Amino acid sequence: MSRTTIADVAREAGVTKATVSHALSGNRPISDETRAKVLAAAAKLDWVPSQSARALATRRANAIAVVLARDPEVIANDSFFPAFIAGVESVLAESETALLLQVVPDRDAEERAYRTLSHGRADGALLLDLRADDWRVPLLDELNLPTVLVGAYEQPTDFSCVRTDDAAPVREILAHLRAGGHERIAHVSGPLDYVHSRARADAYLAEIGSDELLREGDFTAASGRDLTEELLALPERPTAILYSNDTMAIAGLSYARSQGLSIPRDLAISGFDDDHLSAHLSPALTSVSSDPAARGRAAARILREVILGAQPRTEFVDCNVVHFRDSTS
Amino acid sequence: MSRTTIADVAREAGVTKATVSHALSGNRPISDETRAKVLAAAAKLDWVPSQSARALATRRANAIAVVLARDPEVIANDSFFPAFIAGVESVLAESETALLLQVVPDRDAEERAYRTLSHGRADGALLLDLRADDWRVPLLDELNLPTVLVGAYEQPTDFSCVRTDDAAPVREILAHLRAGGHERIAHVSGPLDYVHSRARADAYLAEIGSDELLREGDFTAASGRDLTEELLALPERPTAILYSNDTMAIAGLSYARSQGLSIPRDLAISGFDDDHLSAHLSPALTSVSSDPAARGRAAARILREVILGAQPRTEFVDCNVVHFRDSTS
DNA sequence: TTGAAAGCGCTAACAG
DNA sequence: CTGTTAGCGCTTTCAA
Repeated sequence: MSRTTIADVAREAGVTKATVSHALSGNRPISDETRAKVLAAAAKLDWVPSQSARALATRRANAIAVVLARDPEVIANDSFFPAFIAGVESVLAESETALLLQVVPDRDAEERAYRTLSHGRADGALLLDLRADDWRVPLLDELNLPTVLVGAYEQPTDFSCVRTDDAAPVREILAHLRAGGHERIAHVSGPLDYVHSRARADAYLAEIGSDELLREGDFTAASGRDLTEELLALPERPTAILYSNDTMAIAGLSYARSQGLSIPRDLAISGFDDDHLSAHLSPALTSVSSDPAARGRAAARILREVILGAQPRTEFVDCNVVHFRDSTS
Repeated sequence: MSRTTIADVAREAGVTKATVSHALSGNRPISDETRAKVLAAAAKLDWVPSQSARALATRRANAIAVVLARDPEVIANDSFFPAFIAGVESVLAESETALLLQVVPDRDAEERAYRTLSHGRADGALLLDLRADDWRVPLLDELNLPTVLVGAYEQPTDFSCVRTDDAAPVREILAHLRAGGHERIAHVSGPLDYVHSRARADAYLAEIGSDELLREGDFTAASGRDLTEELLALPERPTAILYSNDTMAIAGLSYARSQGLSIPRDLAISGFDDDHLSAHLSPALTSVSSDPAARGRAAARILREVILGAQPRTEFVDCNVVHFRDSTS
């Protein structure tokens, strides 16, 4: 809010605005003496360059955006997001880049958000919660906004991606369960239009060969409970359930127990995402940790490169680790 | 990134830039006919005003900032933050205001962040994780950046606040425990320079009258475990422990159990913040929910008013609700 | 009700 | 190595 501008600093230092600008940016050779004068003047006047003026002149906002079209309740209960953001920030901090966060209620608002964002608010975007044939991909292409897709996006695309392999941990858990003698293994997935839910469900289907025991949930505790109820009511009920996140798994575990089942004796349960509390449940919950911070760092790094003109590239972050705990022992 | 500017729209509509500007802002009377022409031209050219140009001209960034100086691990395990942000966003969305999030590693970086922010990046800030005599308060005052303090800040201040009463739920839990026959009740607090940790600890001290069983933790699972170990090793060990967050409570619960104690028979445990999984533990964890989304909404609303020139004001959000569950039954 | 013109504070050619 | 001069794309007086 202070009214000191680059002109004041220039006057104080006895040089021109251009010199002040370059003394700070290093965009052209400056004598040590002049630079010292400029820095002294800037310090004396407590001057910080105006970001909005700079943004207008350079056509660069020095900010990147994440737009979330999720229900606030889902955001609040999601263990992926905060860690991911923390990872993103750790990279952005190095380059004075800010993170613009926007939570929107519906698709219209989301589209508007991207349009505004691309006009002087942000230099790039990170796309989360990808869906098959995601409509945002062509939109961002049209807007010409550098973008990194985070997730298991499989359509051919010219965008950069940070990919993970969600199928491997599913196979690993299934193998473990089968080795333990389980034959009827169910899967409670997330919404199947999300690519990560889909990848997990597909891995399940490929191994099990039937969708008889597949149920599509929505990552909320309520859906975990309801679908567990449905599965346990089957004439021949499953002896193990693999959930696509920990929230649903824990809701399912609670329900099963309320019906007098013992975990894991009567029902083995595994989650996904490894919420930080899951290891402390009893029985401790088998789950898959995925180092969201590492994915955030990778995404931010790639986006920064692309903004600076690099070619899009895909990075594979193999961070999924299955933690076998008592709930499947 | 599109190169269409207000000049293109003006030309297309056969008017001047000023008219286009006013047709959209409504800042001066415009004939319906002209407005229609302008809107049509804007739609046809797919024009969105440049935020950076607008920010420079109006000296308003249309963004507010939240700066977090927390360890990424703590952010990832915190249930307050995402819900708070969701609440903030629900208010910002109405006014095309963006949220700028910055995670910084240390105090220097934090101070720099606020200085830059106040120069054309943000119109205001929300202050979280307040400490007694918080150094950021005078800084933001000096920077003249509208600010809302979120928490139980008790120093006299001219800033706006969103306050809660953290003492009441502590008293309520202690009363409940005493009614259940507990006489040696311990408290594992958060860092005592945080005002919310302090408020809880003070309420505990006022009720119990001694700090013999008070231990200062840091909200991490590790500190919950270690301090529980310390308390349980006392010659006359406590029969109940009140933790200042759920993460520490659950780590403590795990440890106590590993020592052969039964919860709540041998040791009653209560947490704070009501993580979404806490109700699903067994035993379910007694905790205090505090509706972070409501506090986010209140903070964003007040900040918006103050940015628009309103006088600072303090709002009391009484949202703390104790959920008594099996861990203290 | 509209037009013309002067900035907002910075960067980036272009000269020197 | 440094100064001059135009803008960046908007908003907002001041006139008409």
